Amino acid sequence: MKRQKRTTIYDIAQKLNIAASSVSRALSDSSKVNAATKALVLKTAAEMNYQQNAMASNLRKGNNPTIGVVVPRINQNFFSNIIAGLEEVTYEKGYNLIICQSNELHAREVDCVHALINQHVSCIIISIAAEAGSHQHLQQVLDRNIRLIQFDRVVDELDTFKVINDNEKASYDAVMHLINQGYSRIALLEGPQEIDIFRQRKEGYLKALQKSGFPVIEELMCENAWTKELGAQATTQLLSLPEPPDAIFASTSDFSALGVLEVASAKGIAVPDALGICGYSNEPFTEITSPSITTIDQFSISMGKAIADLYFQELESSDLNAEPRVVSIKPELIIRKSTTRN
Amino acid sequence: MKRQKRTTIYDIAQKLNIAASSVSRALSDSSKVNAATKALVLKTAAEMNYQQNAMASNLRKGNNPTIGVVVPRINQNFFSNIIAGLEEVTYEKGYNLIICQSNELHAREVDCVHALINQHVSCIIISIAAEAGSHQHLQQVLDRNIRLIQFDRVVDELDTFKVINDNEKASYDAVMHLINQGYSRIALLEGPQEIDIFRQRKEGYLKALQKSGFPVIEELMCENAWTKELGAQATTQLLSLPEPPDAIFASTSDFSALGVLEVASAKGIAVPDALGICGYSNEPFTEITSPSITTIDQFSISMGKAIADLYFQELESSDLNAEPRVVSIKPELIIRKSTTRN
DNA sequence: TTGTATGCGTTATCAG
DNA sequence: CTGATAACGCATACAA
Repeated sequence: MKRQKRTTIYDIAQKLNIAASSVSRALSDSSKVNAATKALVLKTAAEMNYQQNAMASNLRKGNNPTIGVVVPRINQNFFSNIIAGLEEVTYEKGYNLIICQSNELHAREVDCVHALINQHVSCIIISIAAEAGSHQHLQQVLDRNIRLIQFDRVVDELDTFKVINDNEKASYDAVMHLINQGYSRIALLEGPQEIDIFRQRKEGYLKALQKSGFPVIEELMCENAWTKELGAQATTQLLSLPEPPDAIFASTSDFSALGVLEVASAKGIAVPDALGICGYSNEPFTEITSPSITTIDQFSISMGKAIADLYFQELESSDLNAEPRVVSIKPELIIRKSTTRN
Repeated sequence: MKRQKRTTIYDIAQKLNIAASSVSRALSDSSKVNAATKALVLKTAAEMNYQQNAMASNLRKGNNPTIGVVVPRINQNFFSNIIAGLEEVTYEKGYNLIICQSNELHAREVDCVHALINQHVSCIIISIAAEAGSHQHLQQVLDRNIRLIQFDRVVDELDTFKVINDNEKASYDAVMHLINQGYSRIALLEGPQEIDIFRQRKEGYLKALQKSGFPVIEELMCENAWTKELGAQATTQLLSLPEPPDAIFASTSDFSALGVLEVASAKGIAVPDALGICGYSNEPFTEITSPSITTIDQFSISMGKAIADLYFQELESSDLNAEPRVVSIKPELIIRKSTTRN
């Protein structure tokens, strides 16, 4: 298998007996090039199967139209939708997308960020790992004048663009809805409070209770009920209380809510009449459980697009004084049968 | 906002009053470099916050440790799992992953492939778009000596590495299972027959019928029942036949199977007693419908890993005479309630 | 409009 | 072991 050298602009310059720079100009559609020679170059380039070497071009131009993305897990509905949304707009702009996953590990996140810095990407888009750690690596990104956009799980202190959901509002809306449906002992399944989004969701829950004059009951708030299993476990505990809740808001995820539903079904507890259930994320399956699960849609695909738009807008405005902006996307409560009493 | 020049090996060479080439050697951990100077270089490099410019390095070395991936849709369980699996092993090897989605469009797929060729990636991993078209772009990849690995939906004629599921076997197993459960009029929801995987699944269906001495009934085979909606539509038709089927194998996807289930439920048809249902892909939701849906697991994450392994194995063996290999992964039938009569 | 020369940041080759 | 120099492929400032 012979390693066949790829044709360069020199090859085609030689063949045409013109200078390489002319070929370069013709290829880049420069205005200062004869239409005839341009056509000729384009034609022979096609014949010779020429494909530009992006590494050389980008090196020379000193910029790389590539965006690096770091997410905790690629194969999670929310994140894969974000990536799909990003790709949608970066494709239009002719940008490439380099994807890394941190697997929720800090050390790995740092690695990924360094790799992206090496690649001289124009922008890094990141949702930080659950595992805590320093933010040096992110500061390094900023120090090198690489755009940094945080989304969903963000480090507040860092002065960067941020695209987030209004978790507090969404959470507030969900609990108010439960209250309006006549539920009065509403339990909360919370996520790790080191992560801002989970703190915000709890805040929304507390505010809704307060607003409605309901007491905050410690024993109705369960920490770290993140997964389906943990959700189920927490539910078992909650339902065995002397005064069990009549609704459970699984603020962590729909998977957690699913755990709730399964335990309730197993115990023969009627949902939504005896127990209301609300999840978070609008995973596809929430629509098809029985009963279907009320949840919160985060518009993940649009969010991905919004993130990319933010980058390109700022790039094109070239307003160097632009303040780092925070875009808040309002999630929407999707009311389904698991909370609809009639 | 001042554009702060990034430190290069020259900067650190100057500071240390040594040659840039020595810095390069020290950084790349070359054997022919004094331990003392190496340590010194490493130290100052860290101090000066040096990060290598991968574009320059790769250009010079003439290779780019990056793998390009083209999938129809990033945010589809199967594909995002594949990508996660790929990332798992490419990360270990220090490779980057550039992701593109064709959106099932041929023209866009061609675009993506060209972009990847420009990037001088070492390998392109692709699952082709549903929309038919020429395979010139793939041939171009091969012409440039870039490794090409096809997976799942592959172009048979092209002499490349392939990682596929044994769709025929899986399909055969599923139908045999239905027959063993006592179903005797088994309908098939098929996908576009231009795509090999759907042809193979149909083949498995036909073989199972033949093997068991059942007749092939044309009116029980529905074309293009790909989505949930189309699956539902096909089911409505099937169930209104004079002699309706007593089982439906949605070979296209679990979404299609879900459509079947919804129609059956709406019509009050008992699943699995009056109607057996089997899907394809083992989407997460199949576990939680009622009844849960029998389906086929494709081990997508392991498949992603297998694909990457294939590349690196071939790379490391550097056996230039290696025949393009085909790796077939055996999917597994997951038997659930929708086909379990007792 | 076209050609010449130079540099982007590295690494590899050659002397020393 | 180290330093000077060329080259990777392209784009641009400048000269013609």
